[in-house]
Parts: sequence; C-alpha cells; structure tokens
Amino acid sequence: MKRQNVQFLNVKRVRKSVADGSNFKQSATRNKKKEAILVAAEKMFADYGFRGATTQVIADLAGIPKANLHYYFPTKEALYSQVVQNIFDIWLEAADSFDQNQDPASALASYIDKKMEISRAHPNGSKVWANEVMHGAPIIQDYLETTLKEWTISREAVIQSWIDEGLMDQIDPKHLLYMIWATTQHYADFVHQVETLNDGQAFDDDAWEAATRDVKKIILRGVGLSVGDDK
Amino acid sequence: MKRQNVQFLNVKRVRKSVADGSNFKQSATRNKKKEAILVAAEKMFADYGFRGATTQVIADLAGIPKANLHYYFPTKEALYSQVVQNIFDIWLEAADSFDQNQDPASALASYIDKKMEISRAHPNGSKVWANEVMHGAPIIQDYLETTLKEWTISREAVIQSWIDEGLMDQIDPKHLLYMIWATTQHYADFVHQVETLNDGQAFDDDAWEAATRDVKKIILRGVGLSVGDDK
DNA sequence: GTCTATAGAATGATAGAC
DNA sequence: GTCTATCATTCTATAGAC
Repeated sequence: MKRQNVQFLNVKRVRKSVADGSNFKQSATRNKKKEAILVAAEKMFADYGFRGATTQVIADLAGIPKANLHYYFPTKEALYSQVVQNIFDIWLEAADSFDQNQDPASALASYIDKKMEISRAHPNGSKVWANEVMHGAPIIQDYLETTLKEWTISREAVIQSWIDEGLMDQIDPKHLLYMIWATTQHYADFVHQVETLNDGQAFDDDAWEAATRDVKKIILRGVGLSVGDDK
Repeated sequence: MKRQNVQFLNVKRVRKSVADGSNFKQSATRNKKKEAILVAAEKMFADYGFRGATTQVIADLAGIPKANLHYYFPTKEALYSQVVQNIFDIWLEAADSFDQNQDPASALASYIDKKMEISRAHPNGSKVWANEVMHGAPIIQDYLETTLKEWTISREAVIQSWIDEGLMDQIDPKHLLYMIWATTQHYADFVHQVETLNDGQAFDDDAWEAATRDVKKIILRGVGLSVGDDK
C-alpha cells in the first residue's frame, strides 16, 4: 500500500532515450512500444491514481499482454516513476519562457501562456503530477528539494528585483508563483469540473484563448503591470 | 477497479445525523465512533487515494478492528462517499460569506478569507475533493451538475452585475471564480510542495496571514478593485 | 522478444461466536 | 455491538514454452 523502496531513481532529467532517439542500445520498435505503454499509463494513472490503475488495464489500453508490459517496465513503480518524470521535463520547458524576457510583463505573460498550453496539451500528465504531490511526493520528493527548489529560489529573486526596481507592486514572489501554478494547472487537473460548469462542453480554441487572456489580465494587473493590448 | 454502482446516494446535503445530534435513532457513542472512522478515512483517502487507502489501515488509524468499520460503513464506497460529501458542506459554508457583502471588494475578500481558512483547517478534505474531481467525479458528478452549477451560475451573475455597473474590470466571472478556487485550494492540495519550498517548514500564523493578504491583493487589484489597507 | 498460465500476496467483505 | 477467523476476489509479478 505504501510504495516504499522508491528511491531507485535519483536522476533529475531522465528519459533521453525515449524522448529522442539518442540511445543506440534501444531499437526504434522498443522505444515505440515503451511510448505506447507510457501514454496508456499516463492516462490510467491520471484517471485512477497509482493504486487504482492496474497493470492489466494499462496493458490492455496499450494493446499488449500484461507480461509484455512487465518485460519493458519491471515493476509498476518503475513505470509510474517514468510517467511522473516525463512531466518534469515538460514542466521545465515552460520555465525557459520565463527567462527569455527581461521586462516583468512579458516574462510573466509568456510564462502563463506556456503553462496554459501545457495544461491543454498534457492534462493527464498534470493530473499525475498533482496526484503525486498531493500524496506527499513519495517518488519525486528528491526532485522537489533540488531542481524545483533551485528554480523557485532563482525566480523569486528575479521577481524581487523587479519589485525593488519599482517595476511592479510589493508582494511575496512566492505567492505570485503559486497563483500562476495553481490557476494554470486548474484547467488541466479540474478539467472535469470546468467542463461540467461549461454545460458539459470541452473548451474549444476560443474558450482556451479567453481563459488565458483573463488569467493574464488578472494576474498582471494584480501585481501592477499593464497587459499587452489584445494579445 | 472502476467504482461503478456509485449512484447510491443522490442527496445534496447529507450527514445531519453526524454533524449534530439531531438523529435520535443513533446514540452518541455510535456517532462518536463514526466520526473517528470518518476522520481516519479522510486522512487515508487524502494521502493514498480511494484505492490506495485500505479499510484495514483506516480501521487501524481509527483504533478499531476492520470488521467493526464494516459494521458502521457497509462498504468502502459508502465510507468514501460520506467523506466526500462532508467536504461539500464545508465548502458551502464558504459560499455564504460571498453573499453577506454587497460591494465586490468586501464580498471577494471575505470569500477568499474563508476559503483560505478552510484550506488551513481541512487540508485532507480538500485533497479528497481534488482527487475525486481529478478522477472524473465518479461519486459526486450529480452534485457538480446541480448544486455547484447553480451556485456558480448565480455568482457569475452577481459578478457580471458588478462589471455592468462599472464597479470592476471586464473579465469573464467564471475565470475569476476558478482563480479563487485554484489559488486558495493550492495551499491545501499542494501543501507538501509549499512546505518543501518553505524549507520544509509548515506555514505558521504569519505565513498564512501573508499568503492570504497577497492572494487578496493580487486578485482584487487584478479585477480593478482596491484592497482594504491593512486587512 | 512475446505471451499463457499461474504463483503468491493483499484486500474487501462476512460468518458466526461472544 | 464487538471482533476473530476466513472466504472470495483481485492484483503484481514471474516461470517457462514458443
């Protein structure tokens, strides 16, 4: 029940061999199958949680026998761990957009844009991540304490410098970051609730655009920045 | 695996007999034991999810044999359902604070205050709720479509009227509500991440106050409202 | 590498004594 | 009402044939 023995992976950025074709030791077929399993696993873990998702159903969804799944991923935990770490890499992508802008309004706006895009493109990944953190981060605690912590500290410093320069209002940068994370991820993690309140309809292009615009508008104005007119 | 047959409870506000002592058919001892089980269950469901939490461990935590738990709650699903519905009632409490103020700034500020208090007082309940919604709301779908939907529609109308009167900026009320929900609940659902980034320390009184103040500041200013000076 | 059959362990629920 | 002993089921993981 407890998912002990989870310290079997201490890496920060993994999954090179799956993301690109750089690992010559693994054939293309092998990677293709692993990808199919990972996609199925992400979906099932997102919908049912770690214990709720069974290797049998993941294998069914991936279109292979269960024993074959265990050939590629020795344990359910190893598979889960891989799924969670894949989200990290995607999450880190968004972090970059924060840095490529020097004025606060552009930096925050493009960071929010990117985070909203990820919520739309990878809702299942976002859910798995939320689940993992909500349950005390048994698998990725190490990552929280290192990579995420370092990233957060450095961005807090950037935001603080903007405040010190009088470019934006006085707030604790931490809470601004949490608000951006919480709000953008809400459209992925709570998509079921959002759609129910949207008359059971999934967000279309316009709805996503409107949501992104309003989120940026409220947050940017909320810290004393002006929003780009109709972007 | 799927938690079918979950339509066994179609009520909107339940649990009167547990919350107060109004049900004479149930003794005080009985209610006390049920409460102990519910507290334990909330904790375990929050930490491990529906499938991850076992009736054995819930019983252990409540200090009773497993068979006794099944005497009070015939099935694991019935127990889970009760836990989820308890959160509804708490959540609805906060809704009232929205209505007791007529100007937008006071209404939104006190709603955010209340939601932050709930995140602090009932983090496990918030997590169980988040889990339930993330997994497609198999148990409380009915509630989402009725009570929550009605509440949301009526409050959207209130916010829209404020906008129409020129009291606040033009935004889609829906997204303002989502931002409030997401941000306030983040401090409960992601408390593990928040604490990790807080040097492993739990938020103390000052930290909660600071978080609440910044959340109110950003959101109120974000929609063009001014914030009460040092409240 | 693939897959059937099955071992081995854990879990939800209950029978039945007290 | 309480609790021990146990059943029936389900799940992860693997052995071993192909």
